[in-house]
Amino acid sequence: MTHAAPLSPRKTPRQSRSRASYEAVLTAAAQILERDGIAGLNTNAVAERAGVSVGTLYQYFPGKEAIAAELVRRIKAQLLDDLTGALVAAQGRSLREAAQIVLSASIRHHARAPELSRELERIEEDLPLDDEVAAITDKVHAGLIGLLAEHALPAPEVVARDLTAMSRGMVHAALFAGETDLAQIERRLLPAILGYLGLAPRG
Amino acid sequence: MTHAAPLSPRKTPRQSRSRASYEAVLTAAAQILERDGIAGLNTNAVAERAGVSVGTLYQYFPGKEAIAAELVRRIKAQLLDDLTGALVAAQGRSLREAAQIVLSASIRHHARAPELSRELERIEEDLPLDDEVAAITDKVHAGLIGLLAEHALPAPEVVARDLTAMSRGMVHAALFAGETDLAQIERRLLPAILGYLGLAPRG
DNA sequence: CAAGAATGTGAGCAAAGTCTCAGCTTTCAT
DNA sequence: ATGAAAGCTGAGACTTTGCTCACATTCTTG
Repeated sequence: MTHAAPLSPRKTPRQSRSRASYEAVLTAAAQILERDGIAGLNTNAVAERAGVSVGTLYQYFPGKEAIAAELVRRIKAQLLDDLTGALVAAQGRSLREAAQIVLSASIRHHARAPELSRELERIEEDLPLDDEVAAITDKVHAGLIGLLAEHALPAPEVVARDLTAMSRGMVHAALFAGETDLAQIERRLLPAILGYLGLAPRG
Repeated sequence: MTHAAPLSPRKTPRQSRSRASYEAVLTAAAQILERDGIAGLNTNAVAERAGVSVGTLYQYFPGKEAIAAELVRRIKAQLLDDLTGALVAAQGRSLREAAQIVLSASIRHHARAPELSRELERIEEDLPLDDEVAAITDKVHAGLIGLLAEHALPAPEVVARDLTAMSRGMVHAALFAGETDLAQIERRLLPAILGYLGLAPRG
């Protein structure tokens, strides 16, 4: 475990064969992360599962952190995408409606692959985050803050942080416990968010 | 990394010298966990920091998981203690007051050592939990459920899970962001909890 | 199709970590 | 005081993981 390995890929694959190897590595890593968590992630295991030699893996990634970082990058990008749609849809609506729309999108995002997204969030906290990832995270945050500011809420940064943390916690716990009815999770969480925002539950 | 190592200590220290070694190991492990997380926890580092040889460490713990397990056991026991006091104080009060009391105790608990408690919670999720720890966790949970049931809430298990997950998430995020004013965190979180419970924010 | 560029392979060395054991020191009990 | 029990030590055997490199294969291009 030599220290200070870079997080960005070494070389970009040019031919289709190598692009396939690259993707196979990422897919394998995602599966291992989902099954065994970060503890089970090592380059030998990833290469084997990807059906590729370690040498090939190292041609594109300087270490396992770089693989994880790329996965984080991708899921974050997807989150941004999901949320941007919701934020647009929330434009001009009441705060109550807007909250519901954004919450709904957020829950769907996490529900796509609960274990993996949870693990990637943990990794994101530990890993010294990549500039590119930080940029995406900032965009997501900025979108939320913009929505909140639009409704004249004080300290929108704190509110955004509180609400995302609360929601994440509860959604992950519910999914981990085996719940599959997303609408029901939303129905329980929304009143908490409205309560936080100082809005009465109905009307 | 041989598989399936037991989680309970090997031998109980009898003399005061060995009790000191035992505690030194746990203290060192806690410090390392707090600083570097589970990834930085290894038997060599723990022994060195504890000022003890690896041989001694292995006399009392079959592996690093066992050390972590003992730390989890202790913090859980402390949580039970903290919460039991709050639950007693909440007896007979209104649901609103009761929620405030329990929340306050919970926040204080986490604030004692945010990084460590966060890390230990993660470990608890990963580690196949010890029977003794499970028993403590059950007691904590049972206490909360009892309180909720007292106020005739439906599905108290789900409510207990939701509220603890929500609270944990927000409290950790706030502490991680550097907040130190616990009262302020409580002031933000309580309305969310009351909202969840279907209670109006004030009166 | 020849040659260079791109890609792939896996044995194997190095570093990090796990864990034991033979022998030494300290404490207890009588 | 002295034997037995408890405790401590750290070298080193062994395992796991990280990573490179010399060489083989496949692709692209003129």
